[in-house]
Amino acid sequence: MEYNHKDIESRWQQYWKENNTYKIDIDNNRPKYYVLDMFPYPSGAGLHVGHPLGYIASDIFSRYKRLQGYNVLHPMGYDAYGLPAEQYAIQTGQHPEVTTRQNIDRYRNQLDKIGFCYDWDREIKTCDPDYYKWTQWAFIQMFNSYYDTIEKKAMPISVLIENFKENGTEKINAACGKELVFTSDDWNNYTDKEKSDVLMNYRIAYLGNTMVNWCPKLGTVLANDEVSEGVSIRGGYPVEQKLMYQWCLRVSAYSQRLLDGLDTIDWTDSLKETQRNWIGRSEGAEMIFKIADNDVELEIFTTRADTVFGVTFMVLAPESSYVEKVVTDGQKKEVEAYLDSIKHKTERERLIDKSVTGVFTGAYAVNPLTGKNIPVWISDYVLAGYGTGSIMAVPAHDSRDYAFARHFNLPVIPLIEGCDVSESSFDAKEGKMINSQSDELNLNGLEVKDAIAATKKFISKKGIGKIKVNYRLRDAIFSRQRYWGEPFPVYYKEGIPYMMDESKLPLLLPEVDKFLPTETGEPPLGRAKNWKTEEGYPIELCTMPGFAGSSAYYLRYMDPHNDKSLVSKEANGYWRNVDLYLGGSEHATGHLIYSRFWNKFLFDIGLVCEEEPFKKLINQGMIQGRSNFVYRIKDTNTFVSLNLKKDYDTTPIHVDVNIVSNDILDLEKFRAWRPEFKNAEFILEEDKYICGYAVEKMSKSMFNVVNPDDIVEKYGADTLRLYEMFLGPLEQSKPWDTNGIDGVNRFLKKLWSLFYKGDTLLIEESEPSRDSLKSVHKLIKKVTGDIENFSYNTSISAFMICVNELTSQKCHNKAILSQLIIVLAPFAPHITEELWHVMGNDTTICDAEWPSYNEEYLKEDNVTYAVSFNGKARFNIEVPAETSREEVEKIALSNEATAKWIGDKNIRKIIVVPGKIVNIVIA
RNA sequence: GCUCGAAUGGUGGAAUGGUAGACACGAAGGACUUAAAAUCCUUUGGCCAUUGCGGCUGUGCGGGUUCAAGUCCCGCUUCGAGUACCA
Repeated sequence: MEYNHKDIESRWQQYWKENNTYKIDIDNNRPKYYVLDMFPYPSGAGLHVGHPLGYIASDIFSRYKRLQGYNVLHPMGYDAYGLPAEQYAIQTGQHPEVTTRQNIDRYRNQLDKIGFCYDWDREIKTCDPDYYKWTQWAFIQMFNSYYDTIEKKAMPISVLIENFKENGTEKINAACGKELVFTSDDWNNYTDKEKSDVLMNYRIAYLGNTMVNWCPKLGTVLANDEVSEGVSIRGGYPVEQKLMYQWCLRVSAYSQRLLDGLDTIDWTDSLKETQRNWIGRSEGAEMIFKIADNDVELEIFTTRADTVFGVTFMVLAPESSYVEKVVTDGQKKEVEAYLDSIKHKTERERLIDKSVTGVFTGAYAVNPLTGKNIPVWISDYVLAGYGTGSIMAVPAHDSRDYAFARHFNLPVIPLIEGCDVSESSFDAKEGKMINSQSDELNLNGLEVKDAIAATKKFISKKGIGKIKVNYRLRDAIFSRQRYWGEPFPVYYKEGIPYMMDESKLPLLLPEVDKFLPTETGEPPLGRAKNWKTEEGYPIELCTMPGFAGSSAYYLRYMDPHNDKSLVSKEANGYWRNVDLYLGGSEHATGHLIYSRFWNKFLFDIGLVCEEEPFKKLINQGMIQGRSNFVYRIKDTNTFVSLNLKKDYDTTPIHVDVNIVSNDILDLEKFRAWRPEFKNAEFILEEDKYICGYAVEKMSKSMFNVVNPDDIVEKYGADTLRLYEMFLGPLEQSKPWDTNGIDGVNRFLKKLWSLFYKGDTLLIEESEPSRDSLKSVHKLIKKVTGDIENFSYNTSISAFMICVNELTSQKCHNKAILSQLIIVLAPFAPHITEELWHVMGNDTTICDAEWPSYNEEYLKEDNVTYAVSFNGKARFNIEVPAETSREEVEKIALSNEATAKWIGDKNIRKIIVVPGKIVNIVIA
């Protein structure tokens, strides 16, 4: 029998399905292992060859762990809510649910062909009411909670309300939007609306007035991680800033815990670093600057408390609430003109235009250390959203302040010995302080680090400031003015939002006639008929963002059919959290932050037993496209081969990679490819047309998309799986080039021919030879180590070497070949399953046991030493394995070649590294 | 600007500080075949020698540590990723 991948693969895929081979359940007798892929958004384009890379890697690991005796949870599902389906619905009128279902079916079809060991009984879709019920449920819990900064955890909002009744805001330690002060009497006299508004300042899910990224083209707000360089990531439309009343999640309350948690998990350093930067902890001081002739106090945040003596002016953000408090009548007109000019600039224009602008308020502040009056300015280089929205400017030691000072001719006072501030500021935090002395504080001569500490101590004692930690991490905006998302379980009574009763969940997404906003500018849900509670109260019109459904999905896989709880105590207690999570690094500051936040919240309310959701995380690299080009001579229909194009004036044109082989163009297929090339003429080199190539993103417009279905059809799923892993290290980005695939396909054919010659089965059961034992144990050792390190590419090399060795040994021994295919099974499940049964086994190969290797078989009789002179190896000597160092040294010196290399020079030293090298150091 | 990562043949890529280029693709030559496909064998970093089995050189650049550096340290160059008026 020849190796027939089509027959083998379809037969075993059918078998696994019919026999529920990969269905798993809680088993307290076996240790658990949870392997998870980031679930895909089912786009209309289907999978290309880059998508399965991570799925294959995790599938290999799952199968390996299963062979080692673990009870492996390895599920798959779909992140089914999202903008593309809705955009498509707006254009075509097709319900997003219909297109989403079609896309999911297509994905499933493509995935099934690759032979994954998913337990499909646990499949989840975020748009499924049985699933989003629990997304809505979690939102209600967040609404009913606040974050206690002493307990450092989420607590019931009722605890806070009790406190307000008794003590007002005294003794309150709660994360909040702004510091409120009121007494218990105040609280008890508040109206319901006022109470609701106050509580919004503390709830973890709250309604707030926030500056949002508004995308007019998409008609919705976007989270910071959905925007890049002033345009939306999906669609690339311009984004502007707008103040809106929106649902938000108080993610910022968890900043420190999100930071601390990073030290407890096994992620790559670069990913942790990205999250640390995103959280952006900075230690500094908050300080008060009084305004002269006015009782306004400006609060500022700085990390450079040491530089107060160099503060020569203050700057307010244009949106700062201080602005109207300090502006003098004389400057009012100018300030208004400036604020107006800023308002007309979009965020994008503000980002691109880095020219220095600003206006003087007319007011002066008093430097608390020098007592001097300094002018207060307004400029858009100060951000309202960070710190207090106002800064003390130290032009000598901050480049932005420096640029501003030079532009408006404000004084610059250097504070560090020997620094030159004539051309630019000196931003480094090093050197000795100068010019920093008052009656009460002297920093002169101190190192910057010590000066910061000394100043902090001084201002705290004097009561003009305090030590403060700031985080860059913002609260997540949770409202989207869109249709295709989870509805909020919220209704409004007299302008006050209320949560629906949990027994009413899920709140189903209603039907609408169109997927566009209403004429009055309401979100699409404004079109839904009877979008009211039974009592007739209106329901929230926004839906939740994409990250809502993906934040806790990994928990649902543990217990996907539970209708009493998101996850049962029992299931969560057994599966706990994800042992290995695989996905792209593009989720570093989105999903992976929100998911950690969401999980910590669920941990706080006692639903889950682990604080971190993903113990180990691997980012698989991107598969890039490898595009091919032809070169058309300008204004002709003649194409010139790559190496001759320098003689002509040519335009490069992308050509479909599927009609190019090893960069040689198939001329007939090219002429048939598109009508305009029907009469194309070619200038060839050596009778061939050589195409140019470039590595680019894999996309339709570059004609470099390779479909996994085509590869499976031609070579089989096992070949595809092996080749994807053979391309290079898992975490590295690399271009897809189908040309190398014959190598791994040949390997499988060679493996097959160890079992079959024609129709004859070659397997025999004699005593295995020493050589074959050595080959296969070497393999087991290598592959076991490689899988643990995700070095799948080198494992596959090891398989090739082993099969070549066994072939030349003419080894058809059953025991040896059994071990070989068990080790290969995670990589190539179909062919190994077939061969496993050919050898007479009744069970499936994934119930076999991962073999251990025996060092005895790996020992060599003889060891080769490289003899080197001053580190440069010259020749080899072979000695019995147990030869002592002294003996090896003696043998090396007595070799006739040694004398030639030493000549008349003296030997200074001889170094013998066991099993490796004899280095003779000569003068 | 800041942070992180990378740089090795024609290509993808191997190398616990110990003979650089494993494995694979491609290419060249050969065997089998009427022929092709498939399969198998040989060669394949560069330069020189190739009637001699050898020599020189070589991991982005410049230094350093070491008996020994692709690997460790210092300083650059280039590319990639992330992030950015974050005070």
